[in-house]
Amino acid sequence: MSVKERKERERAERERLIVVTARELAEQQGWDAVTTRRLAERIEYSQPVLYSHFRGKREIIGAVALEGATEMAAAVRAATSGVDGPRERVAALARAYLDFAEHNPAVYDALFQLDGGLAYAREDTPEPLKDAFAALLECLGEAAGDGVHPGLFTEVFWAALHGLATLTRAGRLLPEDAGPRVELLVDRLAIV
Amino acid sequence: MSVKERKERERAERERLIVVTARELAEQQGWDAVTTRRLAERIEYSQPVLYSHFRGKREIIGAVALEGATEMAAAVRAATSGVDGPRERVAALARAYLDFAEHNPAVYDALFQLDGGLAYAREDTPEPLKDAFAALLECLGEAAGDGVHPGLFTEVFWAALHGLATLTRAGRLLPEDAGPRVELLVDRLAIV
DNA sequence: CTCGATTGTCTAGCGGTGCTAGAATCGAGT
DNA sequence: ACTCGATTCTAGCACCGCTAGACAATCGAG
Repeated sequence: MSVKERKERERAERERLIVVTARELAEQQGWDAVTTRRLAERIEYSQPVLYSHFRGKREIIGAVALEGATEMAAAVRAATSGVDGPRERVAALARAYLDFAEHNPAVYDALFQLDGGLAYAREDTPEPLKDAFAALLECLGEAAGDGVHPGLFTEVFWAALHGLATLTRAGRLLPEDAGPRVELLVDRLAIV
Repeated sequence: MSVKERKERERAERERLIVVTARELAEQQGWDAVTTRRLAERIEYSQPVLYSHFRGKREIIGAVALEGATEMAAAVRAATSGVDGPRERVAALARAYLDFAEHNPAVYDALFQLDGGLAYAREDTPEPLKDAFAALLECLGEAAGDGVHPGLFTEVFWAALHGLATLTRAGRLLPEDAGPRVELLVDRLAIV
């Protein structure tokens, strides 16, 4: 049996290698540069090997997205856990979210811009995605204000952060005023 | 001279045809389906003709974006002009913006998601883009509140709308609660 | 009215893409 | 040592954005 186990282990390792390499390449040169040929060359296998792990490029993006969701959830929780006062917690969350988007643009795109073939906002949504939203909800729920559904408030706050993140990165907003924008957003949206 | 003029006119007409056809095709089947071959076939010319009008696909996207910016500015102004009360004006603007994004997804992508080779938020930004932002500013400026720069407020409000529009269309937010989300956003962000 | 130059458009093709059929190779179990 | 199934590769498909060079149509000068 141990032969079979070894093979399975090696196979899992190679799958990790694919995802890690795809992410690396995407962060270095953008998702457009992540072609099946380049990716295959980097992992030192031929193209068809990729298709024995994933249905296609889309699923590879999806795998990077799931990895990113877990990290983002952790980053948000880490940034908010030790902060005193709900207002400052919300501000810390906002900064952590935008930091994540800025420093992991490819992962952020995989999560929220590209089609990774994942189900969102549904019953069968993968656990990491649900948990990422839960991480936002944990902190933002307490700033929703009376009579406002925490989930709804979280969605709106999240959308605002997403808008700031994407418009800034796409050159539609200048990065200079990023700080004041976040302050304004937190001051107005969060009820503390 | 009239021969030359006729030629110039015909050339301009063909350029319009390219832009209109590209937009049509993008709205029908998405930007991925707008290939130079398909576009050329639809306008009943060969591929290279496209390159005598535009440097490449990117510039065609840019042309659609400029057209969209003008329309969006008009839509926003039309939706807000006859509305009484600043709060309701802002709400009308928000609804008009999201309506535009929903009903012209390809144009919206050309404007704010794709690379059309246009300069944003700069001195040499094309006039239609400046004017679209100006249309938002005209209405949102009066809801910025004391001591808050109208431009900054407009950017934040715009980013929030952009987040709602894109996350909804990408399936990350369910469209059911779109109404309450907008209400919440307006109530919290706008000071009236 | 003819003829060279200019302009405009086309055909054909380059190197790239995601993806796959079928050949070739490897290795585990007899 | 050999067989046979699993694994991996080579080679290829149809498509992409884009362009060089051939060809046809038009214009202006003689």
